[in-house]
Amino acid sequence: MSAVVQETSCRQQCLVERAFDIIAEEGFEGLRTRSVAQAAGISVATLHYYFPVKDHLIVAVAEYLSEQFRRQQAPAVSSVGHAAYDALRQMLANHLYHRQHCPHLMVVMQEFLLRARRDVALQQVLAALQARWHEEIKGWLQQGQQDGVFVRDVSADTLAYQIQSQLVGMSSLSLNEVTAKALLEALEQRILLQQMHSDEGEVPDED
Amino acid sequence: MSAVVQETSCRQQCLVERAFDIIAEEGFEGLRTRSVAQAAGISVATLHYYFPVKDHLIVAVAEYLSEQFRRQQAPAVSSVGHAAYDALRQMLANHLYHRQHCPHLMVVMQEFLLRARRDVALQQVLAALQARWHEEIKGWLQQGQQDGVFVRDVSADTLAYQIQSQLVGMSSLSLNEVTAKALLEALEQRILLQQMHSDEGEVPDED
Amino acid sequence: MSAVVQETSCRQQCLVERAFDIIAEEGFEGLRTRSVAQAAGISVATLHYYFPVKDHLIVAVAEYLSEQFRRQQAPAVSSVGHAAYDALRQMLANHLYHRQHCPHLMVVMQEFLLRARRDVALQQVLAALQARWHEEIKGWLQQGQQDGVFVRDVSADTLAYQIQSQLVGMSSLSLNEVTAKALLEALEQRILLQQMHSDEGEVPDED
Amino acid sequence: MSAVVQETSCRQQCLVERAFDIIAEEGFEGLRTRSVAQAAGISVATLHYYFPVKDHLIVAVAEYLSEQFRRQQAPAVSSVGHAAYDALRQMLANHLYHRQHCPHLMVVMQEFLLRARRDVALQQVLAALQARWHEEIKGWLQQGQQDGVFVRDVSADTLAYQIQSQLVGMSSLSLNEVTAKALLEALEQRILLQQMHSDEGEVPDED
DNA sequence: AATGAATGAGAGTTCATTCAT
DNA sequence: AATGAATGAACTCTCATTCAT
Repeated sequence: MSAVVQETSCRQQCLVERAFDIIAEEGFEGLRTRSVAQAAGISVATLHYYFPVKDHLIVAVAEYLSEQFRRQQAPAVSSVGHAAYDALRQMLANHLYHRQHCPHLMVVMQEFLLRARRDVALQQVLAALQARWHEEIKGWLQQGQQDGVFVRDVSADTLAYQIQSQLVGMSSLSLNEVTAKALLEALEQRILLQQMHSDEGEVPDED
Repeated sequence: MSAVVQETSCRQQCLVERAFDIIAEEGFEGLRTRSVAQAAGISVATLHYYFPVKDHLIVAVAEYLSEQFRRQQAPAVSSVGHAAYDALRQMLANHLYHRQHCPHLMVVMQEFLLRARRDVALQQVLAALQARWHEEIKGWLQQGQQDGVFVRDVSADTLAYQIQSQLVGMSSLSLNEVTAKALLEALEQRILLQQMHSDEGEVPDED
Repeated sequence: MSAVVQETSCRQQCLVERAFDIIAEEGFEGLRTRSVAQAAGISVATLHYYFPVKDHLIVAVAEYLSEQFRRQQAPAVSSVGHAAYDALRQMLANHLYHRQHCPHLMVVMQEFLLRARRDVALQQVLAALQARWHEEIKGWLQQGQQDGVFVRDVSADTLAYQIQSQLVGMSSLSLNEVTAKALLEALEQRILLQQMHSDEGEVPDED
Repeated sequence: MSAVVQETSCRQQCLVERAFDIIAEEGFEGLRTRSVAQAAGISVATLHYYFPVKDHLIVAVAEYLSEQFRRQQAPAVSSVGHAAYDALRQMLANHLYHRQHCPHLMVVMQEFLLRARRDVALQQVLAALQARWHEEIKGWLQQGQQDGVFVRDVSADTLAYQIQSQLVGMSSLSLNEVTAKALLEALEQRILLQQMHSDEGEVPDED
């Protein structure tokens, strides 16, 4: 990806982070090279030394975004004895963690998803990110289905997309914390086979 | 909402539609008063005659967007004999219809959802739209649950949010037609009680 | 002057007065045809029906201004038995009266004096006003000098200009009420012969 | 005032001077950032680089104006042996000099005096200038009165204001050169004690 | 007599980008 | 590696004026 510049300089990194922050708070509409430079404590001219055109900076932010999704992890969830299930639960936990500790992550992702429609360079970065994510989830689901842990009424592929769109949609809508948690739980249960959680009560009826 | 102005002039309407188109294609970043005016075949000055400031136009587009979601309907689905279930199926059909016939609708909605974070006027319009939508779905679900047609393992409220976020998320991710259809089917089945569709095959395994 | 339109319509008069008010408060910079029309309760288009171009309105305001200087009179001062002296005292009293009851008058005059530098039509109106004023004062002074009531160390012409520039200057500088009164008194005494007011104390030394 | 920025860049200075010229010729109404920039041989964008908003430029012009009044001096008048009297005569000579060599100075001052009514930043600059001027004149007058050179029938304070308003008024009215000279002479004599110029003729009667 | 609708020309301001240093 | 200075192009918004009705 950013194979050309193998070792991103400290300055570049800082610029990318500042740009990320500004996109998070003001969207692409509010992203000014001047503001980014100023936030990084350098001049605009210097910014353009590192990123000759604004779009390069934006692509760099997209890559930074991809990376953050990998790096920002919730504390490891307790194992339930099944690797794929554990992985899935960790992912949901991560989602909740992001909501609480780095809420910008999903917002910026949304910004990029929209922008990618008109920017081929971004499309590549984001498509790769999404594909990787999809394959990861699908892998877990297939494993779980083989092991008889997950429901088999839907294909792993469809189920993976379902999970993805659910998570992405949850951050578009501005749901409150409680609702979000309930949704994630419901999502988890929807994947598992009934017998695994027969101890569940009937209708929560929390409304 | 804009009920006060009962009869929006033709010019105003046209401007709003052109603005909608431009947002759909180029995002808010690409929304220029000049382009909108030009697309409507009038001068910028005239645009400002109708919408003194750009933001007014944007709010008008938001209202237009709200309205479109109501207006743009897929052909009525065949009834299965239960009003709430029919309503739900119609909604999912509409979603599919939107994907095919007015794909801009969801894109523009996403644009507005992001922008609403920084624009109070938009927040009101969109929050109202979402709340109305939520209540509508929840109503159907409650009815269906009472009638023993829908699953009762999750509250109608949570389930409604699940559906909403699923639909919204589906349009963020650029899923292909086939996948989208599969997701909507899976969504429908997830809501129904098991016995109602015991004739379903096991694992589609379409991957 | 405004000989063409012999009988200024009520509407026209109203527009002129509103324009005057706006110039008084916001200067020529702030004079917008729209604001004038709005203040008069009519549309811009109608304003342009009466005054095809903005400059016509401005000239009309200049004439209104001229007229106001004549109309706005302080209550008659007590006579001291000499017509010219009385007239002069009345003029000074008027100046004070204007300061208190129609402070806009001088401000607008200043606006017009500056604008007249670039507008020939205004030049004519204002030059006529000033000339008339000058002749009036000079007439009184000459009479007074002949009658031995006024000082004769300066020509009536010069003295008249002196009075005029003093009065005009006083309204440019933003003097407070007390200072203004003191200046006007000093001005009066400067014109009279010493013997007429030998009863005056020596040095006021009010500083 | 603008003492903080000790070394105003050449470009800034040039812009201020061009703005001054334009105000002199076309008033504030005619002051366009584009024209100023063009007159200075640079682009509008560059102008805004130095003066982010037009008002900053205007304040800078006000400061330039203040400074010019100090800088532009007539050749030193011949001394009459009394410092305060000499200073006063120098000031009157300066006024005449301004009329002839930089007639814009007073015009621009009038423009600013009017504008200051609506612009607090200008008010400060101009009020400071006027106050300084007033104190200066008053100081001379007090000295002269103490030394028995100047009339004492009016307080130094009032007399100073009288001189100021006279000078300001003279430039509002468009007096010709001869009249102006006569007024200044009359003003000088009005201040001096009678005995000092007993050699004066009676009535010039130049009308 | 009156106006809603429309507009050309132009205003101040912004911004990514360039370049000499 | 870094920047102050400079700019073209474009932005939103304003305003006197016109014209069909």
